[in-house]
Amino acid sequence: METGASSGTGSFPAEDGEIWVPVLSDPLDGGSNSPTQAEIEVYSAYLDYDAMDFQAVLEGPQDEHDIGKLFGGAMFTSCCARSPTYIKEANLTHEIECELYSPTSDHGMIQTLAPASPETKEIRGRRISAPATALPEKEEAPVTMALGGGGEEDKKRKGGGKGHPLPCHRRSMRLALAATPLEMGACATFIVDLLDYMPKSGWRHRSRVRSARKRGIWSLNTEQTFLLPNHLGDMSSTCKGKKCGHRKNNDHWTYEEMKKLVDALYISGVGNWTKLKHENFSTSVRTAMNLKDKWRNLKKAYTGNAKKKILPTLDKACVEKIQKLASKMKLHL
DNA sequence: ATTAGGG
DNA sequence: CCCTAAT
Repeated sequence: METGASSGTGSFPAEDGEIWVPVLSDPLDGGSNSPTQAEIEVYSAYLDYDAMDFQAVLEGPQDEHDIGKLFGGAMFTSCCARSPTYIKEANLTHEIECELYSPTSDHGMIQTLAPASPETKEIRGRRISAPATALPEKEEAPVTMALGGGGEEDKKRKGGGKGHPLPCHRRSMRLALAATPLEMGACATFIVDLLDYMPKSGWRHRSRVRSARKRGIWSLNTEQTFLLPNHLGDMSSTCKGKKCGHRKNNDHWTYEEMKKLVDALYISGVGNWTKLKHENFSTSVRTAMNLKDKWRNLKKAYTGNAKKKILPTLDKACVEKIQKLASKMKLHL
């Protein structure tokens, strides 16, 4: 399972503001079926997950031919999220804009825009064939790549690259999935989904993962960061319905949803979650219990000696409603 | 079947 | 978000 440098030695320390997300095992690297054991740990408090604009950065093979595969699924390597600030300061030059779509589920895991080339490619000395699944022809997914200069930045970060062997995903091409604000959620969900698709047993420190995720600042210490969509599919079907790790729904609450919930509660009062669900969230993925839980969290977040407000800033009016509702409930106790 | 609370 | 005791 564990291979070489991945034994918790922090092979690839992330930079401040960097989030490395491990995917599944590298099917080309021995343990084809066993998920890679990866650790995610909080690396820095540089970023605020909830507030940051997600930028998914992929690093992979050198030539643009591989881009298709990278996205198309043949050899998705790793995904890294950074703050826009970081992106800017680091002066990343290899960028590719694309939108996310999911080949395996309707609200997606892997996205791409560049058509996956069905050819076979030599990767890390091994031969693999790209999946036949070509990407849907999304014309609007402009593949904008700026070349030149990126290598430098890489070296800088690697500090010369001595010590650990250069992992595949460090191989330099750096692609940035520029997520627009609207797609930000998709990116975030994408990343989180990947984590959830990791079977529990595949993680050595699930609790740490969850904890880190909660705080939203992750870094990955692992060498195995390959992902093949088909494997992902297998994994998901294997686990589905078997309490095998991932959660049913990872849609992060949007501002709109929160506002809607608060407004509804403000009118109908707190409680009667089932009724609330049917009357206000009948088409939503949120269950009555979800609504209940969300309210509890909102209340906790915006009430009294609450700790730092992690939530995205809700507008004043909304916050006031939350606080009023919260205090109103106190009186009833 | 729902809800309240803890995890 | 999940789990479960209590309703």
